[in-house]
Parts: sequence; structure tokens; C-alpha cells
Amino acid sequence: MDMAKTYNPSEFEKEIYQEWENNGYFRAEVDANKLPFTIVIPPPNITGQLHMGHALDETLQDTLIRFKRMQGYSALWLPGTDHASIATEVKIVEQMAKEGVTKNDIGRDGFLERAWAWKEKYGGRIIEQLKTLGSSCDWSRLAFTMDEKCSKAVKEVFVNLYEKGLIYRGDRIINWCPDCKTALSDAEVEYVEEDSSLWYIKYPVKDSDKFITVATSRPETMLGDTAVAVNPKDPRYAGMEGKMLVLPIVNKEIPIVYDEYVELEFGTGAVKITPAHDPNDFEVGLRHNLPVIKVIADDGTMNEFAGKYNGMPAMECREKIVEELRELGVLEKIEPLHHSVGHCYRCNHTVEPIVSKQWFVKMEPLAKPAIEVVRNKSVKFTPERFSKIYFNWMENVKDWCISRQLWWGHRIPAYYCQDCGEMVIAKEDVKVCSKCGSTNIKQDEDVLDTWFSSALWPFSTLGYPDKTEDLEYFYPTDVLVTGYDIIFFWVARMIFSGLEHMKRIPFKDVLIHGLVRDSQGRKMSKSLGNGIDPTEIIAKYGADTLRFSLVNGVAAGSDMRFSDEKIEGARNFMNKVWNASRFVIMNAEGKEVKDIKDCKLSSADKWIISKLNKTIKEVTINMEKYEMGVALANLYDFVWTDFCDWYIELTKPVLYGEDEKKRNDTVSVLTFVLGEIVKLLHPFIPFVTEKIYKSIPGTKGPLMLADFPRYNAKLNYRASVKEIEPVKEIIKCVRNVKAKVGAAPSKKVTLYVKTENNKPIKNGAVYIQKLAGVSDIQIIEDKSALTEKVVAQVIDGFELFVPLGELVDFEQEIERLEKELNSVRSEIARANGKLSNNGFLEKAPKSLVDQERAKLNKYIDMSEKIAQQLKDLKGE
RNA sequence: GGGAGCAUAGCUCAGCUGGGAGAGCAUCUGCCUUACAAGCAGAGGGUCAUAGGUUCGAGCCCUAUUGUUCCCACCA
Repeated sequence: MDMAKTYNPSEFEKEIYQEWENNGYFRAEVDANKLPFTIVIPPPNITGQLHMGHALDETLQDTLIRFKRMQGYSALWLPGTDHASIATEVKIVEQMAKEGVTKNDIGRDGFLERAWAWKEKYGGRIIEQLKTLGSSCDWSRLAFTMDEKCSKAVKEVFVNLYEKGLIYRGDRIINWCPDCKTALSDAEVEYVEEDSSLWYIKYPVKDSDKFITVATSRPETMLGDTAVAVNPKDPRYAGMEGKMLVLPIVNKEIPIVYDEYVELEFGTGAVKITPAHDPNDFEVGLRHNLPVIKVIADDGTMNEFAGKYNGMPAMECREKIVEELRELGVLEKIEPLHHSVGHCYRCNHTVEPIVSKQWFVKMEPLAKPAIEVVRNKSVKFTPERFSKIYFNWMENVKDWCISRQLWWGHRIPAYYCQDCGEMVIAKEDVKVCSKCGSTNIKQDEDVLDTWFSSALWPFSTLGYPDKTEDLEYFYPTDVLVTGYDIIFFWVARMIFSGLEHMKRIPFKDVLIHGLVRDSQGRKMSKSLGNGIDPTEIIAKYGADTLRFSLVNGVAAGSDMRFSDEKIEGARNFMNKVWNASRFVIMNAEGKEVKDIKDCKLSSADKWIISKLNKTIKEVTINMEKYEMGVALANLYDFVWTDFCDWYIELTKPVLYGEDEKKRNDTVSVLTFVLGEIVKLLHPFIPFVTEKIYKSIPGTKGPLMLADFPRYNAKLNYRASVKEIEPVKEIIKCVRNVKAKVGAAPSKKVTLYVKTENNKPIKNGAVYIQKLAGVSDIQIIEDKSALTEKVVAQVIDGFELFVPLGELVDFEQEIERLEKELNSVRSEIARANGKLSNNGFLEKAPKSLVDQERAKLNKYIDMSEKIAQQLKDLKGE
């Protein structure tokens, strides 16, 4: 046997992974004789390193794919990485800054060269980390969002959408990150509550000594004001429509307009309108045909329309403007304001809403069918409640700004003739203007939102737009596993993209999991320094330990706290499995291991087989419901309690006994059950189970391709279960008695039993003797035969007497029995209460009523026996 | 402003379509019993947030309240 005394994963995990990989076990084939089961990985960013979120996400996927593979599916887990346009570009720019180089210094081509070099250098790192986790991805299909295949799909989709009128270019208010110097989609903006001020500014009415006071949180934008809006129903401003105001500092005339958008209650009821720098103002501007004056430039400084403030950073300008307003005597007051401010999700810089010419995807026609497929359950969210979040977003979605002023990404396939101004959208590079024949053509400078290519992931990776065998066989995929934080960015966009371009849903199920938090429930973050590095845990405790700690007992969709205690608990379970296996394998050595069909099974054997069978059923059902946490908890309980604590202990009398035939049969059952256990556990903890499997006699590897155990109704031995359960009860009872009176567990005692159910005692005598430290069991008709001092215990159907001589304290015994009698009597009262309730008798199911009657009888019987014991003790 | 989740043992959490409250950790008491001290055996510990309601019966369903976490929208 090749098994060390304690579980030591570092000795075998790497080797086992190589064996799997080198033998091509991860490869999924198009196989007409098998059903496909497909998962596409949420592609990690090439900049990324494995963190706990990945570890959870990948573990769940690997568990599912291994389970399905063992069930006989052609199971494809398609891996890949994401170019992560903005995230990667930010990192590269940072790196360049250290060298004192800027993007403009090296130009677009030079930059892209660096970016690809970066990808080569770091893109593989996370793949290697995924492997250490045990991920059974089909690496032969490894994809990258900017590889040839995916890029082809991106162009195809862009052109198709454009031709259908679902992509357009135009001047709209977008979110601008002055730091990354690019537009962002709505989803890429994170709002944070901040303390700020509300400045009240008096705008003089032209040719009058009156003012209208407006309130603003961004005074610097007043330079771009082109109107003041009030609600038409507001009596304070009745008859003012069309009147002109004089914009302070700028000294320009702007009109008062009436617009329903203004709320009567808020502030002064008058709103300054800056169409170029506020989404709502932009809308107002459209309605009233107001000019759009942009005063903040793309780099966050004021531009030439800000007059003397030209070139000043916006925040600095704000202070100067406030100062000037105060000097002019038009600053009425400043109030503290608590409001939320948008930040860039990548660099965290404050986002400025500005008007800009960008590319957009028209969302409404795409959203409609995407809502429908979730509504009619073609796509199912697990847990179901996340579909509400999806609906809420999808039903209110605005057009998607897809152009980014970045270089790293899919360049927009729009080409502009520099001579005649013609624009062509094409899949292939355009060299000649189709209108004027000029060759002076320039491609659009912008790239696409990184999520544009991610949205195509389930089909671009399988070959779209080509009609490949893979696409035909593996699409739609079966389940998408991801965190709730990415529903809008990715899940929603894959759904409408799949429907639009494939005419089919991209996946049937969406399994949503929560965040992995630290032991205090805080988000793991770099700034807090509370992150736990999964690669360190793998190095120290093994991948199986990490996987187990992330899955066991965790409910789908909810956040979890991760702690050292959890790791230790997981490690202990690995050790338990390891040692139970060692026990079985050691005992099987040199013995004949038979098929259990050819064995004469004892009641203990039948009991464990029945329990195993029940566990197979539970695990399978839970896996199919994506309740991996419950499935693993079922296994934990079965392995530790039923198999280790009970069955293995029950086999010891046989294994250490004389009967060779019985010994061989028991070893055969132990071996069989262990084999089934490692199969059941394999999807969760693949390394240790594969390692053990190699040592189990009679097995042919690899475990990862073995058949997953199937529930078999024939293997439920009810009679044996009924026989073993009382034996367990009696053993517990004797142990309990010894502990109560302070006798050593090893102290051998004689056990007297009074019962009408002799069978468990006779068949289970050897178990009771060995496990409870009983030297001899005697069945008695009458307690009066006993001359020694005894402790009496009454359980269902059995009266037990344990002679413990001087250790028995009668006072204590009386007290204990009285307590017990009380509790039994309260049970009787409870059952009586139910059974005397007509409502219960009439409306409750009959089986339940019968059950209650049986309980009542049982407790009455027990109470009588306990009462008798008490009488005897008191000598009445 | 809209929506969602959570509130169960000291801690972290399970608890399926309503039918006698569970696990792990921690605590206490014994054990180095030849698979495992990363272990074994035993024990204690809960008004299931509060108040109503539905029901023969509620941790579970309904309503309200309180606390807490999160998401979306955003108010100048």
C-alpha cells in the first residue's frame, strides 16, 4: 500500500493533475452516442491572479462538470481568458509610467506590441493557477477574447447589428472617466455616497431687480448653462416662461423654460440647465432646443468655453467660481449635501457626465426577447430571486455605449473616407472608398467595450459565425456559473446576444453564487489587506481542502465567510477520508475481495449499503438542483458518521475475529463502500479521491472517468436497518451510563436486557460487546433475578440494566429517572393533546395520525417501565 | 425613492412542498481503544428578531414593526 500515515496533498496533487492532462481526460469529443453537457468558463482577466472569488466559481463548475462527465455526458468545460480592455490598459499604462513612457510616446502600434507582450507574459499565469485547483477544463479549446475566432465573431456581430439599425453613432450624454480618458457604459459606473455642498446661486432676471435662485452641487458647470428650468405649475414662477436671465460671471442671457422634470418641492424649484454635463439637463435641452455648451474637456480640465478658467482642473475651477460668485454677491447660501457620486469601476476616479460622439447599441428591441426567455423559464436563474434583479435591469435598460477611447481591444470596424466623408462598416478591412474610390481611408480610432466580446463568449468560442460541429453539438450550453455582481455586465448581455445572433438561448441555467468574504464578513480587498490568497491555501493544505471549505454546507446565492476554522475543518475531513481509506486498504491486503453480490451480507453490511444507497440518492438529487453545498454535507455526514464512526467500528469484531469467510465478505463490503464513497466525493475533492482509488484493490483508473454511483432500490435492506438501529441505541445507552456514573469506558460490564425483541440483541451481541465495552449480555425475564446494584435505562422496546456496583449512587439514579419520567410524560401529554384534537384527527393525513398513536403507545409503555424502576429503587 | 436578502445554540451557518429544532466550531467530562489526537466517547447549550393573522398544526405561509446587508435609480 502506497499511503502515508497522514493526508499530505503536496505529495500527489501535481502528479495526478499531470496524469489527467497528459492522458487527455479533459478533452470532450463531439459524440453522437452521448449527450453533451457544456459549461463555458467566465473568462478571467489576463491581468488577474486567482482570488477567492475565482476559486469558488471554478470549484463549482469543476464539481458540476466532473459529476456530469462521470454520469456519461460528453462534458465540455471550455476555458479561456478575457483581454479586459480597460483593466489591462490601465495596468500597462501604469507600468509604462514607471519607465517614464506615455501612450503618445510610443503610439498605437507600439502600445499594442506592449499589450500583447503583457498578455504573453501574464495571460498564462491564471491558467496555471486554475490547474492547481484541479480544474478539468478542455485546454485544447482554450480561447481568448481577442484571438482570431473571437475577433471574427465580434466583427460579424457588429456589422449585423449595424445593418439592422441596432448600432448607431451619435452625440449623447455618456459617463466620462477623466483619468482613463474614455467613455464608460452605465454599468461601469459605481455610485458612492459622499458629503458635498449645495450651492445656491442667484441668477438676475434681465431688466429687473429680481433674481431666480438655483441650487447646484457642481457650480463649475454653470459656465455651460443654457437655461433655467422651472415647473409650469409652480406659482412662484408663474408667467416667467421665456423671460431672460443673466448668467453671472459669463454675463450671457439664458431663457427660463417650463419643464415637468423640475420638482416643486426640491430646492428652490428652479434648476440650472447644463445640457452638456448632465443627463437630465441634456433631455431638457432636447425638449427645448437649447444649445449644448461643453465647458469641461475630456481630461477633466475646463476648456476654452470656460473663458478665463480655460485649462484649470474642474475641482479647482469650482472653488474659484464659488469665490467669484461670493464677490459678485450672488451666492445666496451653501448647504451641506449628502449625495451619491459616480466613480469609474476601474480607476475609481469621479466620473463626469459629458456629451460626446460615441457608438451605441439600441437596447429596446434586444431586451424584449431577453426578458421573455427568462420569464418563460427557458433560462432559469438559481436561486430564482436573481431573475427579479435581471428583469429590473433589463426592463429599464438604456442604450449601451460600446465605444471606448482606448487602444487595447477590438477596434471598431468603421472606416471613414478622408476625401468624401463616406463611412463604411465592414467585416474586412476597407482600403478603397466605395463611393469616391479614394484610398485615403481611416479606421475608427476607438475600441469596443470589453463586454461586447464577452457577450458572445458562449458561441464565439465554439466557432460562430462558422457553423462548426462544436457549435452544433455543444450549444446552447447547459449552465453558466457566476457571481451576482456580474449579472448586468455579462449574463444579461450574453442572453440577448445569444438570442439575436444564434436565435437561441446561450444557456439553460444560470447558477449564481455569492461573494467570499473574510471572517468578519467584510469584502476581501487590496486596500483592507484582508484578502486570503487561494494559491497559498492550496500550497499549504491542498486544493481539495480549499475546494471543500468553499462548498461544504454553503447555500447557493448567498455570501459566505471564509475563516481559518473552515480550512481546518476541511483539512480534517480530508484526513478522515484518507485514514478511513487506509484502514480499508490495509485490511483488504492479502484478502480475497469479491463482488458484494457474491458475499453473504451481515445485517451491519446491509445497513451500511442501505445508508450508502440513500446517500447516493440525496447527492444526485441535490447536484441536479445545483445544491452542491447540501450534496457535500450529505456526503460528509455519511462518510464521517455512518461509515467511519459506525460501520468501520462494527467491522472490527469481524476483521479481528476468527471466521475467515466472514472476514473476506466484510472486507469486500468495506472495499465496495469505500469505492462508492470516493466516486461520490470525486467531483468535490478530485485529487485525494483519485489518489485513494489507485490503492483500492480491484479498481482500474482513472476515477475521474468512472461511472457515478446510481441509486438502486434493491439495495434498501429495511429489515437490517431496523435491526442495527436498536443496536446503536443500546451501545450509546451503555456508554452514556458509564460516563454518567464516572466509570471508565474501558470497564467491562455485564449487560442485562429485558425485551420482547430478541433479534437485535442476538445478532448484535458482538457489536454491543465490542463497541460498548460489554463482557456479557444476558436476556432476562424479570429484574428480580438481579442481585447487584444496577443502573436502569429504558429505551423504545428495551429495558437495560448495567451493574456497576459501588459506582451506583441511588440518590442520583432516582433523580435521573425522575427527570426522564418527566420528559416522557410531557411527550405523552403532547401526543394526547394532538390526538384529542378533532381538527387534527379529521384534517391531518392518516399516516400522521397513526404515527402519533404509535408514539403515544411507545411513550406510555416507557413511562410505565420507568415508573416501575423508580418504585424498585425507592423500595416501595 | 424602488427592490431584494438576512435575523435560528457563544460563533459560522443548514433547515426541502407547513407535521416533534440540526451541523461544524467553541465549551465541559472522560479516553494515546492496533485507520485517524487533524482522533474517539459522552454532556451541556435555542421564547427560531418583535407583534398580529391564516391553519387541526407555523422556524417555514400572510401582514406590520425593528435591526442589518446589498442592488438599482437618482434629486438639481
